[in-house]
Amino acid sequence: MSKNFKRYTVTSALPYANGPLHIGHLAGCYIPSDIYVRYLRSMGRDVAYICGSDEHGVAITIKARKEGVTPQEIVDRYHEMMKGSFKEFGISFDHYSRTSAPIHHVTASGLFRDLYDKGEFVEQVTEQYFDEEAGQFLADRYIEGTCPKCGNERAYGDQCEKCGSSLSPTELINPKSKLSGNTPVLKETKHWFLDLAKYGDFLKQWILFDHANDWKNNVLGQCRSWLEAGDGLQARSMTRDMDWGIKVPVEGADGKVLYVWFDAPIGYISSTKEWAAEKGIDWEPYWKDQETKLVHFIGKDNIVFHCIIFPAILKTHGDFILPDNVPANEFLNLEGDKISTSRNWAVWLHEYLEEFPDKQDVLRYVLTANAPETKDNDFTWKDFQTRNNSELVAIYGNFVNRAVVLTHKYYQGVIPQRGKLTGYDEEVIAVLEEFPNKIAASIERYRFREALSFVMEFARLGNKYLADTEPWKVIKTDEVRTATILNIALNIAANLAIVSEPFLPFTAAKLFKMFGLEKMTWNQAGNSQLLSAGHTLEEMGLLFEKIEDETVEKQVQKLMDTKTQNEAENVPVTPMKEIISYDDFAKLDMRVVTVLEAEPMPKSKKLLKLKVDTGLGHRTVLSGVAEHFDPAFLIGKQVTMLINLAPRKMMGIDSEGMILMAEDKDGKLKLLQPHEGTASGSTIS
RNA sequence: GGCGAGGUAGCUCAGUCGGUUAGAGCGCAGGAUUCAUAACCCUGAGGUCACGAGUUCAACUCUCGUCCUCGCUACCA
Repeated sequence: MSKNFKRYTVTSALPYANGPLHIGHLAGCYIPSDIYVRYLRSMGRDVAYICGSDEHGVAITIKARKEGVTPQEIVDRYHEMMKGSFKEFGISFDHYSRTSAPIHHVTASGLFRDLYDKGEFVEQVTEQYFDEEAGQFLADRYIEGTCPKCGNERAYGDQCEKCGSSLSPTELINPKSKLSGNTPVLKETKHWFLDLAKYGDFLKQWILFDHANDWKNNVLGQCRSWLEAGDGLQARSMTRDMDWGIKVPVEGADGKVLYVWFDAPIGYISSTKEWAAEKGIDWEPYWKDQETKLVHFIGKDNIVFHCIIFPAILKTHGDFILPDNVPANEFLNLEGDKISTSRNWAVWLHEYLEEFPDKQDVLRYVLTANAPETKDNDFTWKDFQTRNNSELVAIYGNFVNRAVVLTHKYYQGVIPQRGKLTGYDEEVIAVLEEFPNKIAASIERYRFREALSFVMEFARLGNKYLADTEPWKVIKTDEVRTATILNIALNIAANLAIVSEPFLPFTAAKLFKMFGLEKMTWNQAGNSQLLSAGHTLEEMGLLFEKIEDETVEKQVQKLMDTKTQNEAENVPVTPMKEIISYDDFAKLDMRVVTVLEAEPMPKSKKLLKLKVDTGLGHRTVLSGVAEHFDPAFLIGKQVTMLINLAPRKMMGIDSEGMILMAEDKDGKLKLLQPHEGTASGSTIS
């Protein structure tokens, strides 16, 4: 079933260049891909491990404006920073490029042009907001206005961050351009859409049928939800009105750039080209030869782009191979909460490197052992400490240390000669010979946490061997036997170095150095006579050291401080709205009303259906408070209501007014009630 | 509500095609040991496999329903 491939192209999602990297990035796709690639290289396979910074898109231009610098300055800053962090953590890309590179612009626009010439795009004219003063169309994020749903005055064109609803710019009340502050006007603009529905049948066959057994469940599930959605795949615009990005290479497309999700995956190809050119080899086999295995490592948020859109583009072009697998991980949480760049809820790689110098392998270990392979997982500092202390230190480090210390004690650090083997030795060696295959099989199936647990099991075997053979006792009576025991123990350690190299490259390098071995390859693993007797072990300190309570408590405290700070900063008491006249105020008819009935709205998570007595009669009001109040609690309560708001239909029912609520900083709603019983219909002024 | 992913030991998680007594690590208890970073090694306790039906000689596994968690999505007048 598993085909023999001539070469491998392995990609990791291009990180977006608008902030530093955190542990979620590493756990999501960089560590898994690095393990996979290091293993392949160790097997002697031909691999191109490709990545780069994703530098286009609106978010970057907004950040640039906020800081008063150019987008290029932003991406330059984070590109260097991310590249540096990857290097320090031993993420061994063959090439790390960036989407602002000229070769990428050429490649991406060439691909667009190719699809254009084939007539794959559907041209469509739509109305979009345009800022006349700035002379440009406004991306959704560049339009601010009042949210039609919650009244928040700072809602964006695509989303209101206050109530979380997703919007389209034309829904905003009183829209303002973020560029000039002016009211934008609607203007027609042309865009090029990729009609994904056209590829539906092919994608279904390829993903849901051909790969039903080798792709991960979570990936297949996501794809299924797109492919089998009731209304099928929707056409997606592959262009945007913006000036930051790759110019649309078509006449009449001035001021338009490629959609960031069109250009980003193509970055893998451009990066490969750049790499091949530097090496003086041909890039094409890595993307066009059927005997190349293409694997995309990503996080679950990227599934649709890598499994649906990008393959559709590649397939249409015709020359390219499609991914053999897209092993997407789920998300990593931090101490129970979602990792968030904007809320500073993260463990930043550049900070970790400073605070835990020379402990890259510890983080690599923890993030692999607890990787979100099948579901979201939680990173906690407590777990970090436990895994370091009772696994890396107590099992792995301790075993190596025992073997080395004994060798120094009895043989002045010289690897002793192996003598006659006992039956037990042979049993242990037989197990040793099995391990590399076991670990390899798990890696090939993208089950890295399982693979890593086999590595630890192997280290345990070493500890058990020493415990069972007791060289510290045997030395008193049988020096030859002791030599054999230590020779085998050291060979176990050398094998351990090989099989742990993909996971713990820094540790493996230290071991190779101690043993005076060139970097060993996977094919040599499973051999119990890797080491030549007579070689003197080089000095090597402890591989891992204990992490004290105090250290992790400090990290937890740091997060707690962030939380407190976030809360303090998030209390931005909503700024005062513009001054209005008494007449404006007098238009509002607010009353005290009594809730007569309350029941949950079927098929809705947030809405309650209320019947209230307004004094002028009974009204039905839908209120978005189902998550805050129990219906029974509301019945009989007197509350405040705006009764002359135009009715609005929601879920098929007219809501005739609006119940007023106070909302505190954590978003909790409170009723506004008269302090004593008041007649229904009493006015408020 | 729709779609997707999950719910297995105190904790973090495996469990492949339905097949004996449901596994691992950590934690806990006991034992053994002193080469080793109070580390290793051995033994043990612990489970209504979320719940309820169904299919089957046989269900953690397949089907249906219910509940809960997470993600995307819709509804806060």
